[in-house]
Amino acid sequence: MSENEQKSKDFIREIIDHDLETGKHDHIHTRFPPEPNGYLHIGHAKSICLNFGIAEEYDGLCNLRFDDTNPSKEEMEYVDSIKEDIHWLGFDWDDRLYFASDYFQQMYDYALELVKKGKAYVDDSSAEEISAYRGTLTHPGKESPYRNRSVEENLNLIQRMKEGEFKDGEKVLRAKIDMSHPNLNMRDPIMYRILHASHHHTGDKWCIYPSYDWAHGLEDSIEGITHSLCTLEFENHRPLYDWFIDQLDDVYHPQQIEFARLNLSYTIMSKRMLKQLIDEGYVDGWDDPRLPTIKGLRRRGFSPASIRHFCKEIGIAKVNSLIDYAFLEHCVRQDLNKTAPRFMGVLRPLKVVIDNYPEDQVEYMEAVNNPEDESAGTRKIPFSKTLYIERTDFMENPSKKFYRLSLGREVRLRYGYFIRCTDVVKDGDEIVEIHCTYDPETKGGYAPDGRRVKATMHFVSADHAVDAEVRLYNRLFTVEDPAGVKNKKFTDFINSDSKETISHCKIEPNITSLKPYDTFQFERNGYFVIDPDTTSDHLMINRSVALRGKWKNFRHQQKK
RNA sequence: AGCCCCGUGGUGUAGUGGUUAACAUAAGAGACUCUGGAUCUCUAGUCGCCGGUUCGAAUCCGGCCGGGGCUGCCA
Repeated sequence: MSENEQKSKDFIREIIDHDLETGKHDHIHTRFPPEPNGYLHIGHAKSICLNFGIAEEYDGLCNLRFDDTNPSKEEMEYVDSIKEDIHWLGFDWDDRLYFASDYFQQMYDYALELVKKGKAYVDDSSAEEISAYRGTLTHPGKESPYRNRSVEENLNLIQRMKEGEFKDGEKVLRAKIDMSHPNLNMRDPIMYRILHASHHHTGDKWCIYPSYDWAHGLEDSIEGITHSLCTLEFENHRPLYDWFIDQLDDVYHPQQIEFARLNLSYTIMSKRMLKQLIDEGYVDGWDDPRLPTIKGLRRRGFSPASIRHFCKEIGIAKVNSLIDYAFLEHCVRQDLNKTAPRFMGVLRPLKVVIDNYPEDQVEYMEAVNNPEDESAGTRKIPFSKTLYIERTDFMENPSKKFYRLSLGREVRLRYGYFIRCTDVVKDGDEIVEIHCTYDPETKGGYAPDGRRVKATMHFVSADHAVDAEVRLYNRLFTVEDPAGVKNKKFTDFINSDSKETISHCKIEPNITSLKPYDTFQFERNGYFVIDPDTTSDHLMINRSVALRGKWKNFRHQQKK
């Protein structure tokens, strides 16, 4: 990867530079703190690239910390999946794998400290009562009748909460701050709730669990995080983050900095909506290639390098933005163009008979594997009397801008011969096959007399072709921001053409050397990847992204 | 309505008081080409509005307008 050293820094890196210059810090330590309640998606990738990326750039460290404070939603399965996805993206946390739940005792001790200082109290109010007392955006809240219990009583109660004397929801521990604070988060926020649930990491050791606001700053503090990076919706929580840490004696105070989360056009990022798409059968699972999940992107054939590059290029800011899906595609093409080996694959085969080519002859033509990378070498491609070309490469009545094959016209078969179409065989309106003649002098695709042809087309020898099922994927939604349309459900905008499956595609035999998740280019068609469901007798291929093409754009415009 | 955050080409990002406001992408045109790919060249397009400070404002100040977030015992 060629890094542009001159690239200007985002506001977070500027803060870090400043903190280093002023001596506030002499090292940098970040963290990626996922909650293990779902699969990672490209929005998380942005955060991962930011946190692990900063650690790399500043010669610092980045922890992986599971923020597992809610046993009712979290599972071990997600822990493993998240670790796998981070590794796949190309990042590593070495021995710094942490769980918030490992700090539960320490957090509890800190909570006792607040109770003793009169800064926290046990509230017997119901959830409904607490909500009613909170007030509204414009009106101050009311103090709970339990707010002024003595320190001794609070101490006694919180200990009994911990011992399991009370049922779920019977009591909570609250910070005593200000019920009329204009920031709702400061109106005596809940620190602990009672949850008699088994935790995937701590088992049944605890029946009270800390809330995010109470826990997160302490987690950062305990790990010595210098810069705690999170998304914009936590901005209003920062005063609380700071308040909790400031109440405690001699506790290290990390700095929380918020940035805008990633929004990508024509898709959705919310865990809830992602789950709904799967549960209701709109897609085939968490790794469906149409999904923006890391597992989906991987199965789509998007490389880790291209995703990292994407995350770097979109930048970090505080404005809510919507990134063009086309930009992601650009990043994928840019990487794959340099790295993907080329193959010939005919998606919609049209049979071609070369009338003047010897009946049983087979020639092996040399083809370059990657014109962008000489070290990729060459391979041999069979050429014979009966071939397949792309149906879209032949037009009986060519339009003025179409310069591929038609009756009487000569084109080049890539790495093969020049051929000229002499006849079209039809069954009703359907073209069954076409007949051509070849020029033996043009072997390899070169004309000794220097004559030019307008088009070069891919082909596959019929007898040597491997059959494959190819899935062509398109955007999942028909509108840029499906989740943001008023009075409509996001599912109203599902693109019914998001997946097109084509059977009996004809592929050059060399394709069998590839394994699942290997990416490659079908020349003139796009970038593809071997699907993991491929078996020895059933090759399945997914299209990652089509090649850019003026012809496709032209046709598209004509349709409109 | 209260508090907080944010407004730079279509999209995204830079620009931090001083040339013709930059880069990427998308769009259009052309060159080249054994991928209608890649590469190269060119074109069009931007500082939300109004005032103020200043010799000079995208940048500093005020007001307005617009967008987003916040009323879970979720994170």
